[in-house]
Amino acid sequence: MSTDPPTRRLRPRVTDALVASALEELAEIGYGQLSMEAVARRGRASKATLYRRWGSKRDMVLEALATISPPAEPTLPAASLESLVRDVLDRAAEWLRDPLVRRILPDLLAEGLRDEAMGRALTASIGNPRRAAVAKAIEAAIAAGQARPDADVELVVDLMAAPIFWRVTGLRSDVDAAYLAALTQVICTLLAPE
Amino acid sequence: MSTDPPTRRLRPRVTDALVASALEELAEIGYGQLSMEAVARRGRASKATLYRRWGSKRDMVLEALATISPPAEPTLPAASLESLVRDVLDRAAEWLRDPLVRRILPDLLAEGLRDEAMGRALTASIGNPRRAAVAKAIEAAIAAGQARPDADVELVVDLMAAPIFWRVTGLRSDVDAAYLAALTQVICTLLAPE
DNA sequence: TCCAAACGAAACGGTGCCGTTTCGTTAGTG
DNA sequence: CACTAACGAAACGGCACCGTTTCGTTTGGA
Repeated sequence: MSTDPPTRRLRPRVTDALVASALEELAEIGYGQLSMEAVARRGRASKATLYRRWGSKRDMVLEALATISPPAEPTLPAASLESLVRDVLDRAAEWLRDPLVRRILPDLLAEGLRDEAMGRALTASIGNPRRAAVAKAIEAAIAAGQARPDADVELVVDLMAAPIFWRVTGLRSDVDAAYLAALTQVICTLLAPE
Repeated sequence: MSTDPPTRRLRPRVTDALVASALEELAEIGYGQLSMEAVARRGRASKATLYRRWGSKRDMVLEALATISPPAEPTLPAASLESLVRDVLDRAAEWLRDPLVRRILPDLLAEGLRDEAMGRALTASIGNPRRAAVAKAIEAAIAAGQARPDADVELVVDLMAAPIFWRVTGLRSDVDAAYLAALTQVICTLLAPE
């Protein structure tokens, strides 16, 4: 077998333009109002070109999802517990500061509460990787003696994601350095040995 | 002045049915896909009846919003800091367990990130009242000597809302008693004097 | 340079919603 | 019991999007 499907040669530049177009439309009007017409128009493509790639709006968005996934940089061993926690929080805040992510993610999560497939896709492509990375970092800190071994990792992971997400989504306010510093202190208090 | 506008006599039973209809539609298909036609159909009313009450979808939803606002029961003075915190968390969890609230609130919050007026309405009718009630309870605890006076009230309020909202919206999982107990402990640790 | 396939543009019939209007019926007030 | 306004049903023209098809053009690999 030389190629996987019957030798598709869909042009990557066109695909990229359409994915970008879909993300911009998503950010502006949301998943519910998103139309294939508008994505094609914005990407200067025909609808035929769009449907050559994806059979439905959901398929298209699921693929576009990968573009706004959090950067999965492996967490380096940190000098201190505090710097590790602060690093994780900084990256989460930076990710959610992206105007595209900020508007798209809450919308798709809401959609995920209605559409089971969307929900599973979100968990698989965003939730699980991020959660695993943070949990791994905490466990590494425990192994290094920087954090108490009986820490409730599950809860700590939540505390490192929820307040930032909440401020952005629920309060529509920024997450500034002072807030991140205070949150860092709270989490370090929970994790600190003794 | 006997009446406020030129003596409207819109029938309350019809209005109630339409508000309920709007909430059900919202929960099922979301704000973006919500159509006035479907709300009228579901409420066994004509569109004329709908437009006699609200000039637009947004107006209608903003009024329906009041129906899913959190119960604003005045917080009673609690026997202990722990029981106060647990009480607040329990009520938040109970509110978000309502299937209607659970599906509608995240959707409208996402809409609020796109639509300034919607965002302000959400803050005014849900965010501010709840936030104020919780902050007041904490300050009462401080006054009673149950909590340290230098507590970061703003941050604590976030910690009492964000993780619950996050688990429901981001993880689509339940918030059980064990989780609420653990979260209560964390918050009490932060608030406890000394 | 040649050629096949991917492309953009445009149109297809179909559907659903928009916001408004008409009209005969129903129900609550006085 | 009589009156009046709100009511439900239905239809209006208009519009946007659906998913598909046709067709002439562009593009990139052989």
